[in-house]
Formats: sequence, C-alpha cells, structure tokens
Amino acid sequence: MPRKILVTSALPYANGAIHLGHLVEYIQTDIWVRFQKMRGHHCVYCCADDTHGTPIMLRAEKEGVTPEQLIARVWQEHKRDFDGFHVEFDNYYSTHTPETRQYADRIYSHLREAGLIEIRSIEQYYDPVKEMFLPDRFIKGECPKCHARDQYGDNCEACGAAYQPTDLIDPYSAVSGAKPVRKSSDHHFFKLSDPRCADFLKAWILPPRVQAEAANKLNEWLQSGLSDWDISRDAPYFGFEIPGAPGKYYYVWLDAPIGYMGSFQNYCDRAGLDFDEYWKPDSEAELYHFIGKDILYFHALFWPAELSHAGFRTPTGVFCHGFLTVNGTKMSKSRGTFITAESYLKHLNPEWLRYYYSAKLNGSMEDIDLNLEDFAARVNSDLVGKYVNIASRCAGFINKRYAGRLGEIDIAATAPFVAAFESGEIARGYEERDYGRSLREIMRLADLANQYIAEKKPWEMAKQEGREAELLEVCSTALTQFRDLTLYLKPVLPKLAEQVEAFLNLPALTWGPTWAPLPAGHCIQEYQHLMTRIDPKVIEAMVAENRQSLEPTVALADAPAPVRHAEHQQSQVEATPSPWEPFIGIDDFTKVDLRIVRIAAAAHVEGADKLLKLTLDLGGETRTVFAGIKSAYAPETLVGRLTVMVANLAPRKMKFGVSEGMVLAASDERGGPFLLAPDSGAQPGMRIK
RNA sequence: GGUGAUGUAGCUCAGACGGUUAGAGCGGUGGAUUCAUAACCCACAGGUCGGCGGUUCGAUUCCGCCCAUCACCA
Repeated sequence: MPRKILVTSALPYANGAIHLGHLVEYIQTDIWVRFQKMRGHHCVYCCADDTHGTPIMLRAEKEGVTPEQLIARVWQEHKRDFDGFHVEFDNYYSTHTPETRQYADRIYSHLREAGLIEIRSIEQYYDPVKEMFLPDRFIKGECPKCHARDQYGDNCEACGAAYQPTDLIDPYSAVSGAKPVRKSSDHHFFKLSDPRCADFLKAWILPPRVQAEAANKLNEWLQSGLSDWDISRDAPYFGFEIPGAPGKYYYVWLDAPIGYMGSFQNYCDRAGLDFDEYWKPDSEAELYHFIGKDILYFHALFWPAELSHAGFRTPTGVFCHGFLTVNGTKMSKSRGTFITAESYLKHLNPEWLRYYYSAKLNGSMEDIDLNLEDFAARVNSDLVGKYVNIASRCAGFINKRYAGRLGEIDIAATAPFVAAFESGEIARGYEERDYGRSLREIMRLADLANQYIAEKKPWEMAKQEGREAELLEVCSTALTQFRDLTLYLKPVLPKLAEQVEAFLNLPALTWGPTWAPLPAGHCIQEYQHLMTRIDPKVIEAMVAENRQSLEPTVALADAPAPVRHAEHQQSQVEATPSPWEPFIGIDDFTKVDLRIVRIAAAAHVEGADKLLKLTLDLGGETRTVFAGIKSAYAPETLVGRLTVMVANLAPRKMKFGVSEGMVLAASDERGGPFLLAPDSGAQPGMRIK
C-alpha cells in the first residue's frame, strides 16, 4: 500500500549562500524522497527559507534595503542553487508568510492555554545608540579568561571558553560600537521544565524515531534537566509580533520549524491536499525531518514538545547527519575549500557530487569528508569507467548491426541481477539512508556486467561469421544489466537516468515489485556519451578561485553576523587559519636530506638560458646538478664556495643531462636568487638538521 | 574539564554477537585485451585492525587505561 509521507530538510537561513556543507543534507533528503516516489509512495518534500531575526534585519539595513527585499533576493539565489543540484522540492517557501504566521500563532496560543508559557523579566545588554537589545553574537569584548580582544559574547575563539555576555571585559556593541547598558524587559518562555514536557520527551526520544546515538545524546540533555526556552524578542526585530504582546516578537528559532507547516499548507492549497490529514495527532501519514546534528536539540526536544502540547502530531522520525569536512578539515576560506553551490556549479557537474556524497552517507551522525582527490578518482572510476562504460561497450554493436533492435536475454547472466533485485538489499540501503551500502552493491553488479562482457568478447563474435545471434544476445543482456543499474542509481543521478531512459527508449523508470528484462525486439536510440570524467585540474581551478587571501582582522563595520541558527555549524569555518598551514611534522622534514657541499666546478650549459652546470663535492661523492642561477652568478665566482643541496632528491633527466639533486637559493620579487652559505667550519657532507 | 563518537592496507571505507589465511573500491606493480572518451579483464604486493594492560583455550572484535582526531556541554 502506498505510504503518505511528508519530508523536510532544515530551512537554510536567508543570510548567506548555499555551500557544499548545506548540500549534504539537501542531497541526502532529495535522494530519499526520489527513492520513495520511485517506489510508488506518495511523498511530499517541503522546505523554505528561514527569514527572521536580528542578523537579517541588520544585514538588510547595511545593504540599504528592506528585510523583505533582502529575503526575496536570497530566496531566488537559494532556489537557483537547489535547482542546480537537482534538489527537487515539491514546495520551496518562506517563513515570512501568512501560513507560517498562522501556525505560529496557533501553536503559541495553544501553549499559553496549556499553561506552558510564562512571562518573566530578564536583564540583557542593550545598545543605547541603536536602541535595541543585543544578541550574544552582537556583543564583543575582551575574553574574561584569556583576555583576547574582540571576542563574541558567548564564547572565545582564542581559548574556547564559554561564558555569558555579561562576563566580557569592556563590552561593546558590534552594531554601533557603543558601550551596552544592562536593561530589563519581559520575555515569553516556553516552560520546558514543566514535568509534562520532560515526561513526554523521555518516552518520545527513542529509536527508531531518532538514531540510537542521537537518543543517547538527547537522554544526556534530558537528564541534566531542561530549562525554559526564551521564545520572544523585543522590537526592533524582523519577525512576527506576538498577538496581545505589543513590541514582542517570536524568536526566529520558534517560527523556523513552524515554517515546515507553513510550506506544507501552501503546498496543500495548490495541490488539493488536506493539511490536517498529515498533522492531526492521530495522523497515519509519516513525517520526517532531515537535519544536521547541530540542531538536534531544537528538532528532538523543543519541537515535539511544542507540537504535542499544541494539538498536533509529532514527527515519525528525525534523521540526523554529520558535518562536512573537505580534505579532512573544516571548510576553509584560506585553503579555498569553502565552496559555494554557485561556485561548484560553475566548474563541475552536480551529479558527481550527489554520487560522492551518497557513497559516503551511511545514515549515521558521523561527519563525512569530501576528499577532493578521492572524489575525482571515485567518480571517474565508478561512474564513467564502470557504469557508463557498459552502455558504451554494447550500444555500437546494437545500433550498427541490428538497427538498434534488441534480441533475447542470457538468463544465466541476468540471474545475479534478478537475485539482487529480489533480495531488496539496495532498496533497504536507500530506505535506511545507508546509501553507501546501496552503492557498493550497485557497483558490485556493474563489475559483474563488465566481467560478463570481457568473458563473452562480443568484439570477437563481431568478426566471425555465424555468431550474430550470440553477439546480439550478449549486448542485449548487458544493456538489460545497464538498465538495472540505471534504475538503482536514479535517485542519486536523476538527470543521467533521464538521458539513459531516452537512450533506451523507455518510459521513466519506476522501482516496481517485479523484475523483467528489456524485451526482445525493443528498439534503442543512437548512443551518445553519457558522462565525462572529472578533470582534477578543474577542481584545482575551483579551489584556487575560492581561495581568499589572508586579510588582517575584519573591520568592525564588516563584522560578519554568524548566527546560532539552523545553519550554525553547517556554515562553520575554521576560526583563525594560519598562513603556514598545512603544517608538516618533523618526520616530513627529516625526509629531506640536506647536505653541505663544495662547488667543485661550475660551467655554462650550451643552449640553456637559465642553467649552470655545477659539480658538487659531497665529501667523498661528487654530484652533477643543474641549477637555475645563471642570471645571478658567473660560474667562476662559484668555484670553491660552500653551499647547501638536497641530497636525496630523485635524479631527474633534463635536456642537458641528469641532475642529481638541487642547490638551495632564496628569491622573491625583490631579487635573487641568492645561494645559501654555511657558517665557517661546516664541511662538505655534513647533514643539515 | 565533563560527555559522546571515531581511529582497520598509500587513499576512501566495509566487516567481525571473540575462533582456521581481516575485506572492497581506488592507487601501485605485472600480465591480458582493444568492444569501450587508456575505459574493461586477470593476477600480485600491501595491514602487528591507534597504544598498553585485563578477561579468555583464543581478541583486531569484550573490559579498563592511555594517545590522537572530531563534536557537544543550549
């Protein structure tokens, strides 16, 4: 029976560009949704921009536009990026909408009626110039622990200490630079500390609703006690004003998840679905939230507690993924590994990234690493070398000799494919978000297909009279195998699958309950190459383009507004990169064998513009080295002097002979090269360490 | 500091409810082949499964401690 499923990804904040870290989640979700749809289930994928809060307000002000104008522009950018990666939302909406406001009000009023809202006065830093309360991240000052200057109000980037903004020494407003004053104001709190919430959550946060490791984490939080959650902010604030509380607005984190409901309501209105059927407490529909592990707290504690006490159903599952690292470390602007979706798409094919992420995703909360070298190798080998190659090997024979018409199938050769289909292992991998497992199985089958072709040698059949039927059978069989692989890869590679459907002349592939080969007599189209290989040079170019030169500390006016938000950690980049990274270890250094040498002879090299041929005395051994120092040294001035060489550099054959090492010299735009010279006393052959 | 996760071949990762020779893909080496955008096929090499202890007839797999990396501490 078809399931009714509503799926969401976390709402990206309308304050910045989508980058490769965000895309882990949207690609993961999109694949899952596409898989469910292929299986014949009714699955709706909703998302939206998260648009409220102080950072949006200030950013708009700085750009000289209204917040509405800002979020409209960013919505376009986000939507463009998601489209570019084939992330196919059924609805991509915004939280700044009547639908979201309606549900925010409804949830708030239900909670208040349930006695779960409390108003308390709290004292906070206030910017007297800007006349606004300051969120922690907008207060800076000296760290109370290590006394680093210009640290944010919640923690110190220099020493890692966590503290309250009121602990900062000499605080100042990051907005106006003014000295903040303490001022009290009434805030609305959601009483999470109420036993009703704790009791409910204790029973709720169990696998499979959340992953086992998430359940552990949540339990830890629960046992340390939940504190009430401050859900209001004072004007000026970009958001929804709380009914009956003039000058008070819902905190952006309150209405962000409500944006899932707003987006779905908007979809229902267009598609003629019944909202309540999905959101009423006894709904039989399934509801899943895909999120990053940084926002587990909000989605598995606050959110279900709110819903359960506001007359709505709670999620069927909250699926957490880890963060993205690039080449093993946090994304780094100085290394060029902070790559936006836009920048990626300028250089590379989105399906490559979809494939690579899938190969790495396993349904756990572990971080995944985008290793750029591995990325190219993996995609080239799996997708082009194995998968696409199967079609490419067979299509020519079918097209040229049989007018594109397929023949009978070799049952023995498709048997493992039928077995794989019937075992349901690949489907199970997708369902459980263990895409890596599915892909390993798919590539095992691709290997089988290539082995089959190698074993049957259709190219030999093609040269022999009377083997036409065999040749046709082999190619038809391999193409059926290829069709299977395409079906399995379709959630990951939707566009490529469409091209294959066109090539094989098939309607859109669906993942039905039964397996059938391509029928004899079926006609296919002319083969056109389906996918090119990744050129590592293009990756290098992309990284180079994203590499930002290191600049001294950002001026105050430009202080970025990183937010504790839906995208908080996803957009984390390393705080203060060192210009000397990546560092090497002492082991790396000792690999280089540096020696003192005496230049025994030096000569011009005929035909070389820059080179001198040096004969170096290593103290018992003599080396010939070609050095590019002709512009700065006359050969006769060099003879007899001591300098430094790399003694274990692999010999290199040059046009003029073999160079057995290199001498060291310094240079930059100010001049050079300048040869190194040891202090007196050094003898040829001594090691430098 | 506390808590949690991770640490398996050069790289990216599987796996083992404790039990004969620990796996895959990529990369490397050698061979074969030419249908396929040098792709594919076969073979080989490569790991004291982070370290040290403990339990056990037997641990890489369980336990403890340590080290490293990452995350959370709202």
